[in-house]
Amino acid sequence: MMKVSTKTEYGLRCLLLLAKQEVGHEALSITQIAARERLPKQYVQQILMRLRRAGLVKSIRGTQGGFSLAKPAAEISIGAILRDLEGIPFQHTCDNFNKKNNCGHLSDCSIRPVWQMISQRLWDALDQIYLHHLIDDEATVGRTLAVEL
Amino acid sequence: MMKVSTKTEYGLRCLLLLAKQEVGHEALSITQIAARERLPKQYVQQILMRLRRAGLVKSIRGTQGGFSLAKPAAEISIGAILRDLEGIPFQHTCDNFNKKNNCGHLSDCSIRPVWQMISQRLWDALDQIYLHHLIDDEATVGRTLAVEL
DNA sequence: CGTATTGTTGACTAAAATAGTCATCTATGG
DNA sequence: CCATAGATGACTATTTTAGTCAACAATACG
Repeated sequence: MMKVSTKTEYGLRCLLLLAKQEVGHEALSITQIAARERLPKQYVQQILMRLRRAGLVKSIRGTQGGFSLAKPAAEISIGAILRDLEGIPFQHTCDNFNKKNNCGHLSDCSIRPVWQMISQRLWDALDQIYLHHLIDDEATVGRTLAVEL
Repeated sequence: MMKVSTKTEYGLRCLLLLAKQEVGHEALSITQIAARERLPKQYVQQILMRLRRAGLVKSIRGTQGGFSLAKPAAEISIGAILRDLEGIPFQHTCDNFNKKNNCGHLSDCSIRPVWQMISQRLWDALDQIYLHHLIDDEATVGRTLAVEL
């Protein structure tokens, strides 16, 4: 449970790299991004495609093409990124068990509120952190998040 | 990410069943527990063994044997249960990437505080919910958790 | 024009984690 | 002593994750 996949970790790192690019700078190519973050190029490609469909990055084709953020870093929340790359957690727990017909607590399950509660708390927090909060050194970001939330 | 495994879901349900047993009642056998919760018997066994080693339930062997809570339901936190059945989330994210040597942000990673923050929030919440909070109908438990946290 | 460069698509494979089973053993009450 | 129930460890099947491959499409530049 609650293990972050490489897809999310890599995706977040790529987005952060793009966020650190100066405004007006050319887009970064997949090759550049993968090299700078030391990640498998084709996997990065897959992830960026996904982020593009989610409207988080935009791309330009052809020579001199590449990727850049679709919106200012101050408008891209970590919650939005995680919702795209990880999907919604806890949400499906009861549904899955229902489908398999192996839950005897369909109508009244006192465990369900636990998942709902922690899910809500988690997203409340993640939706308040934006990419631009992370454009700083680790210690500073740590302090920012502690204050922010 | 953050998908609850059947191990956790089942384990929690078994514990809740045991918590609902009247004090002084005999222990419930694996067969009884599995039947009541409509779960695979041998899987339930595996889970209960794990919970026993973690000191959350105790067992009696032989005829008339079975399982019961090792402590009062008011002293068993959901956090403790999840730590046993799911392990600690987020914790290993960076470690894993370090081992594979594919993270270029070992010494200074501004993403790390995000995982640390949500991990802490999650456990803070889970450690405040106890098994006895869940011995009620869904609506009531929902209200209890909203007040409690 | 045409070709090198870069993104786009969808299917594919390998490895790891999850979900669950099996066989064999030990203890206890009747 | 035997039926009942827990104890142990290895095993298998399924699903998810992680990552690759091949063929295509657009664009800049000479």
